[in-house]
Amino acid sequence: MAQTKRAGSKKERRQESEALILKAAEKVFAEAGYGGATMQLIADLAGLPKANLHYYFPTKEALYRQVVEKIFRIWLEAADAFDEAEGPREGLGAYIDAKMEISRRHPAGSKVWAFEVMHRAPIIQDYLETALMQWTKGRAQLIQGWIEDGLMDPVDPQILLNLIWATTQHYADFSHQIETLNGGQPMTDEQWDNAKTNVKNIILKGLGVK
Amino acid sequence: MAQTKRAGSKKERRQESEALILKAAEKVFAEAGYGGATMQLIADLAGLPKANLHYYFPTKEALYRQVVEKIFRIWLEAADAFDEAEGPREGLGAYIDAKMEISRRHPAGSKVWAFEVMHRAPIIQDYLETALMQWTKGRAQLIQGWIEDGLMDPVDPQILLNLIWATTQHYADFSHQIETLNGGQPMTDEQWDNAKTNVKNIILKGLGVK
DNA sequence: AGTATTCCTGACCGTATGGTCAGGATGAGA
DNA sequence: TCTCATCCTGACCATACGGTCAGGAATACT
Repeated sequence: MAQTKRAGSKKERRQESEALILKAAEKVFAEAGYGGATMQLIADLAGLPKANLHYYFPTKEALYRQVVEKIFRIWLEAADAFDEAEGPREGLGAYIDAKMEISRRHPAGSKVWAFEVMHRAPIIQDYLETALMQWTKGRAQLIQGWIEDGLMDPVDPQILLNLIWATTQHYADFSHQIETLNGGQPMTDEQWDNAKTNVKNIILKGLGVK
Repeated sequence: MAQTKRAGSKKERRQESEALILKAAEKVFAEAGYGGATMQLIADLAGLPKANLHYYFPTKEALYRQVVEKIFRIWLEAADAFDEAEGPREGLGAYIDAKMEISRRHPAGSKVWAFEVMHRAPIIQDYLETALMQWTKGRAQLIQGWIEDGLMDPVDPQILLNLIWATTQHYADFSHQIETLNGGQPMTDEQWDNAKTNVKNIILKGLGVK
């Protein structure tokens, strides 16, 4: 027998294990916060002994950091929607769509991000000050340009970004409240589409987008 | 000497101590989450020995519950803005103002609420299912009435409420991110007014409010 | 086949946490 | 003034947590 007992080489299994742990950690951190999460809970959810986590991730904080960094990457990737646009209707619309889709597919990640920021960002403060700041300044200029071209009403770009972030992330961060008010049922596909459309319409119309 | 050494009677001092502890607890729970908060931290911030906290509040959970209930009361009080209104411009406008003001004055409380909901509301799930549900249904009908009267565009009322909640609470829950992007400075009074006005204008215009 | 390297884990440890309690201090009531 | 209930706290637990480590198992390399 040339290769391994279980599927994959050692390197592959390492990646698999790390991904498994990260996924479990994301969920536990999202549900309990950093302080409330325990390595034992994460280990149980991942189906591994606790000591194994410490083999791949030396400390709880190192594991948490990787979880947060993963979210941040996804968060920024939604920016692509902005770049390829010619005007506010296309650009903002696509960005709202992308962010709603993130809330739908990565609710746990969004919650971890929210936790982190509420904690005054002890782990990723440097990201806020560099990557996020830079990204935000760039998009603010883009929006300012649209305003000056008369493509939308004059609005403080930062306030607009806050509004979009808040609204889209709310569907992930407060999913439990939304579910409760929805009769205890998770949102259906139609409800997601409906929310997406409504949110987009309200914001774009509210901005006087041409 | 007829009365006490320190100001106030015993009952008054009890109320003062409880208020002091609740205030400290709100801040610590907001900054660290339930799991990350410790009774010692709360005691230190309140300037009392830890054992004293347990005299007034038997357990950490009991203390937390009171903090959350306090927030919920403030949260619902903003509803008054809705009631006294004749139309959507006045009603929604006043509600947005009231909620922005809560975010400004009770940022810690808002964060605790967010934590609690993200934790799937282990403590106040019953409030969500009764008080919040009832309140929401009432306001949704009100909004539906405005729509039927042609005072605003047809929009799913629940989605509108989500949008308002998200946007206004964002300024409390993500205050650290906002501050960082604001050059590390807290929002000035003018910035608050500006945000309030912009948010209101975008939403009301987006709803096609007459 | 033989050896080096990586992977894995049960058992263990020091610390910090929520909570308890005995007993003293303080104020209220008669 | 005397008595009683309330208030307050230092010292003390039991538990649970993050993290360690010795040593065995599996795999890769030559």
